[in-house]
Amino acid sequence: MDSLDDRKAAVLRAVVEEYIETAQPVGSGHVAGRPDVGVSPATVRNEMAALERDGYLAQPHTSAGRVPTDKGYRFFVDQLTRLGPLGPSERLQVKEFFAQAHGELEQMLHDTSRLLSELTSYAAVVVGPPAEAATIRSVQLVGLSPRVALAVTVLSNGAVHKHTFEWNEDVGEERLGAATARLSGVLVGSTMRSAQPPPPSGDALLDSMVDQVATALRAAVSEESDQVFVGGTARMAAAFDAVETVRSVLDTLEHQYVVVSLLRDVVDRGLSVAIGSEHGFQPLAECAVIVAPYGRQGERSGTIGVLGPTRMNYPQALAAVAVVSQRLGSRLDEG
Amino acid sequence: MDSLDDRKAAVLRAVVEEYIETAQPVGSGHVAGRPDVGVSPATVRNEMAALERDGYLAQPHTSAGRVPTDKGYRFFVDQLTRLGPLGPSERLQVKEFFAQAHGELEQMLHDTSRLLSELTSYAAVVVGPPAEAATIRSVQLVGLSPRVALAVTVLSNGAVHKHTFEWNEDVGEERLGAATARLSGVLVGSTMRSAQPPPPSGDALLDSMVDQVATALRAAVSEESDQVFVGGTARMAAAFDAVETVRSVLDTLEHQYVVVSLLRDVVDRGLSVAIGSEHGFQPLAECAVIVAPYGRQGERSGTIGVLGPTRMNYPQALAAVAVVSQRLGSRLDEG
DNA sequence: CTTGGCAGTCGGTACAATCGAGTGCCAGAC
DNA sequence: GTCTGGCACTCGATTGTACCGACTGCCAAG
Repeated sequence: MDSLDDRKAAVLRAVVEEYIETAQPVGSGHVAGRPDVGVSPATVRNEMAALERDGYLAQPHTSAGRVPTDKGYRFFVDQLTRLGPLGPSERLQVKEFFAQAHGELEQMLHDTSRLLSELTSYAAVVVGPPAEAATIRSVQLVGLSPRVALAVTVLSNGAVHKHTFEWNEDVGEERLGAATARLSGVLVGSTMRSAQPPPPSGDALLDSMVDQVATALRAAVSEESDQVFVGGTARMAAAFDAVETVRSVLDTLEHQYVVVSLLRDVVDRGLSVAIGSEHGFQPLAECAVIVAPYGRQGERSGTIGVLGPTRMNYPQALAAVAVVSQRLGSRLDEG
Repeated sequence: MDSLDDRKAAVLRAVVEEYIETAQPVGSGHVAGRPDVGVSPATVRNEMAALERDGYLAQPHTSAGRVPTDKGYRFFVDQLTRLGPLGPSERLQVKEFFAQAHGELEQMLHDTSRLLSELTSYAAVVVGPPAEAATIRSVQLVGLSPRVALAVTVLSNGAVHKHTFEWNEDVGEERLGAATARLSGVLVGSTMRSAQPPPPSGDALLDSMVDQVATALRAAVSEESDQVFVGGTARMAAAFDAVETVRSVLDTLEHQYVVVSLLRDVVDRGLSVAIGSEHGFQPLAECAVIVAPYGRQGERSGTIGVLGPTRMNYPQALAAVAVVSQRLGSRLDEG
């Protein structure tokens, strides 16, 4: 099933590589012309017919060349692609990027998405670390108006969460201070998920405030979707020729929640590449995604990915994703 | 110069409206067929020839109909467009949106950009309120590791700023607390711009910490660009037929800084519409932007805008922008 | 000043012929 | 048996031609 004799594999590789480069159906003549396939066009034709029977290739119409199917791409990335190194200029670009990367996590992740899209010429997605894992470093209630306050939570990974609260009566500065103290006592050091309100104090309003905030924090973890940074969407305009495809892909990229769950789904299935129908998401049927987790100290913190047409340059994109995820991880370890 | 006799105006209006609807060059026959132009095609031809001489219309090629120029659109929006009311369904959509809008400012602005893009079928931009105007409500230094701390600043408008700082020696919790106290004393109540460090304390490290943070906050106002939310980029794919145009527009929209300065520039010139070459930004030469400031208590806090092809539906888009900016402003006043 | 008429322009479409890239199959060579 | 050259065939793309139709500009008559 997933094994092909050497010559079939060589033909398939040739078709995929040629098609990735030219975006044109490739015929037996072109394949036979390649140095690594030392046979005549006629023989290639026979092999191609067999590959088509087995579902690796397809023909747009009679008298046209062959085009790889999703299955064909799958075999290509699984069996025919060694994770090549990046080109020298790309390598330099990555190096310089991480050498001068600094500042806030968000800013860096945002810039990373741009880097990745420049390296691959496709759209890139960077998903930030989830909040659940981090512990709370600080909780503070800041009054904005007599009845409105902002709860600012600082997590150990440097992320800051904020939530506004409104009450029906004026709460006063001293109550805010007391609530801050009580919340700090209980929450600092624990994770958002395990946030539990402290025991009652006797002051009903104060207790209700503390309870609201603690509850909201717990809810925030499940509700609040992870931060997502998408870069290089403009490149999708050139990647497909059908306007409708472009529109639907861009539309999908705007719905960050969808993108995140797609990536998560692929990662959970242990894949690093999902091609066309494999991810089962109709609007992106003509797309392939390459994902990789990144993390500090060996554990996963987030995911990066690139999204391109199924005929994307897999070797290059795989290399770029691998390098960036690895460098990003070690960059996070540092500071 | 900017005045046209009634019949020329009617012809121009007809051409613009027809072209907006059909995207096809419009000929004398179509114009003459409209009820508000009671003359024969021949007369219309004469008028159109005059309008072309004066630069309001252009001909893609001989034997084709006429197309409005930027100047033609300009006259149309200035003289021929009354700010009509929104359609009932749009009106309802806006009403429902603001009725259920809640939560964080960022979230609301983000959703507003989506609303505006749905109302107009073009891309929408929402620029958040600038930080300079707001006063500081709270400053807090939170230690993340022995040498790294996060300065969290809460502004009176509910915005939260964060900046990481790293020192060469361990600072310790008590110094962070002292620094927080000193900073709070000086900064709370003032604006970011006027942030000034307090007098020296005698502790060199502490003073340097305080100084760094105060300086950084002052710098943040000028450096940190305003928050921008862009929605409906996918709609640009359908708005232009040239792929290259789509790519360049999307590319521009990804560079938020460029978008913000474009909007700001238009607003500063007192315009509400900039058509094609008027904004002088080459990559968007085929685009028109409609902008409107929104604000609480009468003063400006931010800007909203829509970006579409020069042949956009101006009456509808103008109405949508006007309504949304007004509703958004009053929504901010409430909470 | 308006209008109907008319000659002229020119892009878009429809159609046929042709071209060429590619295929499948088969018979012969190695 | 496997490979290969040859051949007939298919079918999309290109080219050329003719034509149609939607325009315009101009002019002379109302």
